[in-house]
Amino acid sequence: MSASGVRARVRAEMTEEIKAVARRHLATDGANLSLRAVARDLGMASSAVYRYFASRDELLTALIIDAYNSVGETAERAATGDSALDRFLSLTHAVRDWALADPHQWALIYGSPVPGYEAPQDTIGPATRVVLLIAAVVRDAYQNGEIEDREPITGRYAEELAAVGERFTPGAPPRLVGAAMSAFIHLSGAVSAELFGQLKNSVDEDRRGFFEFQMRGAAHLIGLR
Amino acid sequence: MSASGVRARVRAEMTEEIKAVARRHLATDGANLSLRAVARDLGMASSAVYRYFASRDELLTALIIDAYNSVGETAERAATGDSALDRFLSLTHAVRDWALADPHQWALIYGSPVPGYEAPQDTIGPATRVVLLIAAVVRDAYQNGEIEDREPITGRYAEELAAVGERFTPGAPPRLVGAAMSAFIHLSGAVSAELFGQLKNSVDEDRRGFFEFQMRGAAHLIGLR
DNA sequence: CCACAACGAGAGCACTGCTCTTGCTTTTCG
DNA sequence: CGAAAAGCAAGAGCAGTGCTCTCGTTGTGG
Repeated sequence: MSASGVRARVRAEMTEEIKAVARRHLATDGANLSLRAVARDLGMASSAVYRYFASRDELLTALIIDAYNSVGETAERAATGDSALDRFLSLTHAVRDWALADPHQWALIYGSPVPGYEAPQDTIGPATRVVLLIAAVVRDAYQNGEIEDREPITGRYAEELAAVGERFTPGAPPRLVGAAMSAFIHLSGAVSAELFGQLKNSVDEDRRGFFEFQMRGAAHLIGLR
Repeated sequence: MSASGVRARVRAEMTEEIKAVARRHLATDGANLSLRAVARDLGMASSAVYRYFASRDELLTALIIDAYNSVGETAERAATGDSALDRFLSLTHAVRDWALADPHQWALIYGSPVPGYEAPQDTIGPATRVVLLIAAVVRDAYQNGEIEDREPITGRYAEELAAVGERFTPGAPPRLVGAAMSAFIHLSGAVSAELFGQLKNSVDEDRRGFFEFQMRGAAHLIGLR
């Protein structure tokens, strides 16, 4: 009957419920969560789950997309402050806090890919939200004269960065696009290093301070002041 | 009979053989390699493998230690050059090349930890080889006057870094210890980003050039010139 | 030489992802 | 309105997994 469709709505709710339970399992079991266990938690047969997700990988893909969007929105909400530097630091701290609150979700999106899993096209859009946000902050700062002059970059990758900048952040010179990407990479590297235990026995007390030290370094490379 | 022990030698050989086959499986299946499949490849019952490794995790741990040592030795061999900057760039490129040659091995040590797997103590030593190498390069450069003066860092993490430096790289000020760690984190982040697909559709042609751009930035933050 | 420890193989348990078949319910359409 | 079609849940089943236990065999140190 209705254009919306009762069944369609029930299906959407069920899909969300499965994802919610799966996310709960993710927090304890990591990426090797069991589809059967999720089904058990929902009181349904494991085969029934396959009506909603064609495979375990597809379920993971859905969780990945949600996680990308979640961290992206968190970062966007946090990107406030008087200066571009403040906005940059604030958003990077928000990303770190998000990751600390749910390490497995971070590992799912920025950790090693699940073996035999190839990220489908649906994920690349949400995956770029954080880096695009950084690029936007940098471009705005550039247009407001908040960025120090530097000598432009050269090389083939400079052309690639110019093309990328043209597409996603028009108005920013290639050096800034590169610096923004580099800052994002440093950000993800810093969070991963902390979460995956690389800092153990080195920085155990003031990890937040050390993280900020690194992000200030990244900001300095961009030329933010 | 012999003090060395025939059986002990055979056991050591068998252990190496299992690791070799497991490494081969790692290259195709990633971290979820099957112990049974490894046993099949060796023509032995899966239960027999348990005479050599108490669990799959223990096998993975052995592979992890070997991988850490492998990338560490590769970096050490490559840390040559007239200037400290050359040595730094050379060793970071060596790490990247090592990772590109065997992405799964990189993922095993620097990717998300295998769920439910806690890194045993045996791994922390080998795990620090690369960062210690960077720290050594930086300290030598410092003592040779190859590093620009900067204002020292402050905060609680500065004390932690001072303690770490005292233990592992005596003679280097905390700021340099922090910068070295930061550079290592940027290094691992850059390699992971490239390997885990974060650069897709952005930098596809000259990834080596982009990597070097980033490492030059990291070197700049250290103060290398 | 012989008791003992190390070893390999096989069966078995509980679990996994996934498929297929069997019924039931809801929707759709002639 | 009623029949055909489509969506759905459940169960059995397959091939695979990590791991344990038992049972012969074989090499080794006292």
